[in-house]
Amino acid sequence: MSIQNTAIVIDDHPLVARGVAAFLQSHCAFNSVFTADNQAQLWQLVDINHPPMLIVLDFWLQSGVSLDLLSQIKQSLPSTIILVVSADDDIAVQHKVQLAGGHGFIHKQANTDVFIQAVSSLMRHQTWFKPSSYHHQPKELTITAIELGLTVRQGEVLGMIMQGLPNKRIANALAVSEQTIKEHISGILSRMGVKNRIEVITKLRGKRLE
Amino acid sequence: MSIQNTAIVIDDHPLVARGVAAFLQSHCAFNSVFTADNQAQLWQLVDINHPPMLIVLDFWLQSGVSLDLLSQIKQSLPSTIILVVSADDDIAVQHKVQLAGGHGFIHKQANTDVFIQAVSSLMRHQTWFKPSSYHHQPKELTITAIELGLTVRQGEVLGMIMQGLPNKRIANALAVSEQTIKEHISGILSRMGVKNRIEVITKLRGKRLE
DNA sequence: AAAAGAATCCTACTACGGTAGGGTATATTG
DNA sequence: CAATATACCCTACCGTAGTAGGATTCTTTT
Repeated sequence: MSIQNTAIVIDDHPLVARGVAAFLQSHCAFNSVFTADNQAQLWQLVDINHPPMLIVLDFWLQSGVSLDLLSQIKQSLPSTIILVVSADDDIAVQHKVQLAGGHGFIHKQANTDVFIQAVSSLMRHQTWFKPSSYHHQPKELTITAIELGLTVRQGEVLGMIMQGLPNKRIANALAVSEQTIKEHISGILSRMGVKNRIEVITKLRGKRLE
Repeated sequence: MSIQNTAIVIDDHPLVARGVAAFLQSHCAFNSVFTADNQAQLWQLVDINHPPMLIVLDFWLQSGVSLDLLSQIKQSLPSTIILVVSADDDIAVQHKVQLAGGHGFIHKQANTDVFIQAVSSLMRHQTWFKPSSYHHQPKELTITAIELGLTVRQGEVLGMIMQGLPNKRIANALAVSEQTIKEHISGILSRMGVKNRIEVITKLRGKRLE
């Protein structure tokens, strides 16, 4: 028994939460929208008010807690619609959300009108899982060469670049000429939109390949 | 000649930008707040409207573009107040912002009332730089230039190397000749026992410099 | 069968990174 | 005072990285 036109936004960035809440009220015809920074606040809100129609859940990866929370919400508030918002636009994340029982998934990079569309779809009890319509700049900890639009060979070379190996050693390891490596690298650079291997390394800092 | 009560929010997440904008209007007494996803949109806005009273700038690190943009804004719109918002709670970032001429710095994790305080301080032409009141986990993943046996200047250069900047830009940023940078780098390399900057970057992978 | 893509090779060229070997100025320290 | 360290400047040199414009083979797609 959820109350129409009530929503809760949960995000560990209070400012963002408040912002999204304001947006929901002004553009998506929600009467009352509450915000929560963490799980405790969420359950508190649910206790004192009634179960909301919609929960907008920020998928924050660092603790990996989001999927657990999602399951808990599914169990405690079976009639509440759950929209997951993520800064990561990895398809894998979206898939996990879908498996865990989320009703919709949207990127933070998405346009506001996409957001409005998603919410209105959800309100009609439809789901919202789009195949990553936005510029594909995956930010998860692991990344595959294919996701970057690279060939298999380029992927191998990229791995060695990220290990800091110079062309000569890469060529040696793959038993081809140094020039061939250079050409693979040229392909990688133009595909990734950078100028040199150093930009590749810094761009992929903190990520692991394949 | 900035117009009172006008602000621009620039953030590469449109939803967040709109959210913050809505928040500024409802809680900080701004009449009109515009949003921009990128630099081009910002300059476009500035062209067709008048210079804003306040710019809220998201500090997105990946391209290291923010500090450049900050400088450009300082130059083009000297009377506009600049508040930088960052997801990183690194003191070094805050310091850089201060050096680059920002008027205030605040974490995305900060509470909304802190945000309101910051904005109202800035509107009174005071600055807002707090010593990271938030959970400051001093990781062992951070490393200082002194620990590496480097001089202060070498430390600065190392920081820029780790950001992936080429010598020319480092020289420009520090206002010295490119050759001087090369010599600092030679010092860094021999001290760290590596052959080139790429080995430096991969050797310090996962660590952060202070 | 023809076209397209991927991997391999080549030469030649440019630009950047780094070393070597000079020099000057300043501040700190023995 | 002399010595040391740091930061800054210069020219010259060399090696690596990356681009450009060729070419060959093989596989996959049309």
